[in-house]
Amino acid sequence: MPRYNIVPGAQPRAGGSQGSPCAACGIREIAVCGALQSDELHALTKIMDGIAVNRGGIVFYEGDPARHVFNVAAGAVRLSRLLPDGRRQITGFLFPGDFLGLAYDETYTYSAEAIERSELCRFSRAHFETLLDDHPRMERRLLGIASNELATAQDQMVLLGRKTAREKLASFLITLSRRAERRGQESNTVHVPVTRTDIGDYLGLTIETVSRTFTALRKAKLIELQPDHAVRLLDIEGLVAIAGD
Amino acid sequence: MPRYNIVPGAQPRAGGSQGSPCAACGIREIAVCGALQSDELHALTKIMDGIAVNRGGIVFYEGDPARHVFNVAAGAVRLSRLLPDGRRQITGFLFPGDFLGLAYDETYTYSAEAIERSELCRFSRAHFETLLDDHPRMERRLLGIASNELATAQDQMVLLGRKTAREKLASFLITLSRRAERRGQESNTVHVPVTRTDIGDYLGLTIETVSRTFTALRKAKLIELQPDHAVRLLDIEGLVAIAGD
DNA sequence: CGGGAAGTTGAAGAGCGTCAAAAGTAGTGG
DNA sequence: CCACTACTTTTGACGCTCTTCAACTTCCCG
Repeated sequence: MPRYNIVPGAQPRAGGSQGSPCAACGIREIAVCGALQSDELHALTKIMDGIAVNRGGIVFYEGDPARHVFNVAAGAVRLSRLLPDGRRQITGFLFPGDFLGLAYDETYTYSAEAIERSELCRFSRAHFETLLDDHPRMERRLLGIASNELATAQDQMVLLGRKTAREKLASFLITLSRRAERRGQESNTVHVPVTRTDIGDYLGLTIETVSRTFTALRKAKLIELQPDHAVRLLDIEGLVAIAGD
Repeated sequence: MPRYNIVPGAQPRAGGSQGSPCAACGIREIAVCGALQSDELHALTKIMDGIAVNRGGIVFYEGDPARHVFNVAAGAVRLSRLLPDGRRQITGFLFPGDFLGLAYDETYTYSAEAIERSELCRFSRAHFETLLDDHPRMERRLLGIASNELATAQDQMVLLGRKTAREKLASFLITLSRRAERRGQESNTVHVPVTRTDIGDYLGLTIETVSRTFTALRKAKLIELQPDHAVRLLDIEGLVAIAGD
């Protein structure tokens, strides 16, 4: 399978010209890499290479041999699975610091695509596993990340199985706001780098319902739609109340 | 918070009177414990105790401090989360060999209840983490289990977000059949130790819709409803085709 | 500035939920 | 052993939310 728009060899977030690029990485602390001390970073750098993926580009497809794991350094990535007839479920959106590619099987069970120009740190799985052997703290951290993702996945199951369209959209906006906050960004205005189609496929709705629900929230003065996919949260408490947890 | 129906000190699946009970455990191979060699089992046994939970009994509640991890030895356990107004989403059913209690937070983010009399191996989290420190193979195995659960969670998101009632129920039956097979049981007749309410809360449906859909599958000669919550799968291929993946 | 993609809005319909009642099943005690 | 009770399941009628289909508008990007 061809991979478009991948630019290998790029050094994501390359810092100064000397030393490990990881040393200057602004999101290291919140990523797996934060488990390593500064003087251990060379081990990480040695097995890493940076790739850049343009908007719409594929990182990997569902079914591809799972040869790499990744860390998002910049941009945004969506994970999705397809049903045979083309129905799609987006299982997550990844932002800088997020880890990508945990797979038990020999192949990926989902696809990963860049929804805006993104940079990723790439590690071969084999090398990465060796790294884990030598750095138990890193492995423990990864287990924590996986546990965290499991909790997030359960949140999403509650949302998909038991929430109304209105509740789904409110939850989505609140979650984006909290994640932006955690990355140190402003949380009153969320930047949603995502089309209505993607939101629908993430929340288990059609684009029309997403659009109508946005309108409803706007008319209820809970949000304000701004240019360039930005949404201003006018009444966070109200949204939280609707979201339901 | 009181815990009802827990019988501590019971030795689950106790084998012979000599040596570690784990040595005789029939499901060790498919559980985390399979990562240990026979001569390492004493380390496991030392920090373990067995508990029995009656039908309907609570293993832990959402929000409880996450002090233990568990392994299901016998019976069946359901994991669930509640919305403030009482709507419930079941996030999984666990059977013998399944691991339980991975938590990134200090508290559990979901509840675990026995849906039939069950026996569990219980480990304090602190001791278990020490065990992981000393047995990297075990930690690797746990990472594999977590990855696996993540993939299962994604399956469930596809189901909840994008499948019809008919597809959901067919998927559910097929999954139960495959899991029974993996545990070495017969797979043509699945034993569903679960009420319609639980099935509904797992598939994101009401009990009425579950019931109607069972009837529809029965009339289509795909299944046969038998006494004692058993379901005979008359046409597995047909069910797989409906399930959609 | 033009063309195509993305988003909005409307009308109609389907699938599933809700409410209600009946039928089946299991557990309990005389 | 059977009657009694409580729970689970089934089935029916109706309604609502979300989807579908369609037309129109707005937003981008070259």
